[in-house]
Amino acid sequence: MPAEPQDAHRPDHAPLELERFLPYRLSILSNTVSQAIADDYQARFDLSVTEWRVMAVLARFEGLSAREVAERTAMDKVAVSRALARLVEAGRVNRGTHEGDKRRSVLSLSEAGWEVHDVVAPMARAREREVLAKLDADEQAWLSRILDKLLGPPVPPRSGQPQSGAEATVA
Amino acid sequence: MPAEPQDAHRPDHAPLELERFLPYRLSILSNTVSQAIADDYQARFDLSVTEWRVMAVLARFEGLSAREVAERTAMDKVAVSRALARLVEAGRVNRGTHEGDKRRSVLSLSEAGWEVHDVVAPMARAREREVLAKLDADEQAWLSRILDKLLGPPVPPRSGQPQSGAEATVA
DNA sequence: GCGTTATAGTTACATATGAAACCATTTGCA
DNA sequence: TGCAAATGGTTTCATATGTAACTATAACGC
Repeated sequence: MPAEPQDAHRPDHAPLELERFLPYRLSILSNTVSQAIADDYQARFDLSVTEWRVMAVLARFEGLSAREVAERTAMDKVAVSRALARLVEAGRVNRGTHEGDKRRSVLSLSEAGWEVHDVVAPMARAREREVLAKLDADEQAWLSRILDKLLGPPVPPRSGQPQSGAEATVA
Repeated sequence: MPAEPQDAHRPDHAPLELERFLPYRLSILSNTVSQAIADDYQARFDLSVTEWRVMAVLARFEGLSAREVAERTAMDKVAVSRALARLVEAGRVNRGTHEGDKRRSVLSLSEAGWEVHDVVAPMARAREREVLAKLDADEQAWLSRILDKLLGPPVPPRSGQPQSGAEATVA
């Protein structure tokens, strides 16, 4: 028999109820969902989540630089650099050099990359549908709206200055 | 000027729109929120997220075993073991041995542990409030309801058998 | 009782991740 | 021009995390 809550016992300590705590619940949900999808392709294509995200972005926007990929995936540039190294190595991404700025790379999916993409993207979408199927139409609409709000402007700073640094995580 | 979407270009490939993709959005949101909270205590108390979660559970349920902590935090037992090693080392958690079952440990917060808890818990709650403040009352209610549904039964299997293995991630 | 199997917890190894240092190139501007 | 500062990208190092193997104890079947 599991121990019982001590709330009453130590009213002065006001412990968190983890299972009702928003950040905790989000974390569990996010991990569960992402893991379910990753399980579909990870072993099959030897593809990590970060690599897949890079591919997904390059599928929509050809010719991006690594930095632009980082912005659009909300990953930091080190993670992107590593993912790209593996993807290029595996022949899934073509990497050229920007004319006029030799620092920048110019990235796109290769044929092999597209083949992987065209298998993984539908699987990912199917998983998303599975998750959403647990909700009715109303709930789906609210969820979308809520996420828009929560993900929107990082946090309205007291006054007007555009705050710096905060976008590093979300970008 | 950033490249433009290739959707029209390659209608056959149907790329994912990452920024509308539920798993992706959840991941960003979860990371952003958790990170904001962690920033509050990580450096200040040299406390990791997993350690904090263990502490939060022990604050509510005294005398749990490591396995029970793992269940309640949805972390795996290795992570819990490591977190506990550090917490005990730091004098924040007391670890005894269960009478009648010498395999089990009996865990509780020490005085020092409670002191940390009593600073961190209110900070965590305050951050949660900040996030929720972006939503109006309706939206907050829907969010709670939606999370309940999404986090509920892992996934209704076609028929009735209780499926095994799925709880490993959520527990 | 006694061997087999299950359970609590830790350790070892391999991989992933983040921060900071590091090149190379480009930009800003005196 | 020419040099300091900024930018794109990679590498290094330290830390985190997951899987599997391992130890110790307990439970089960006979």
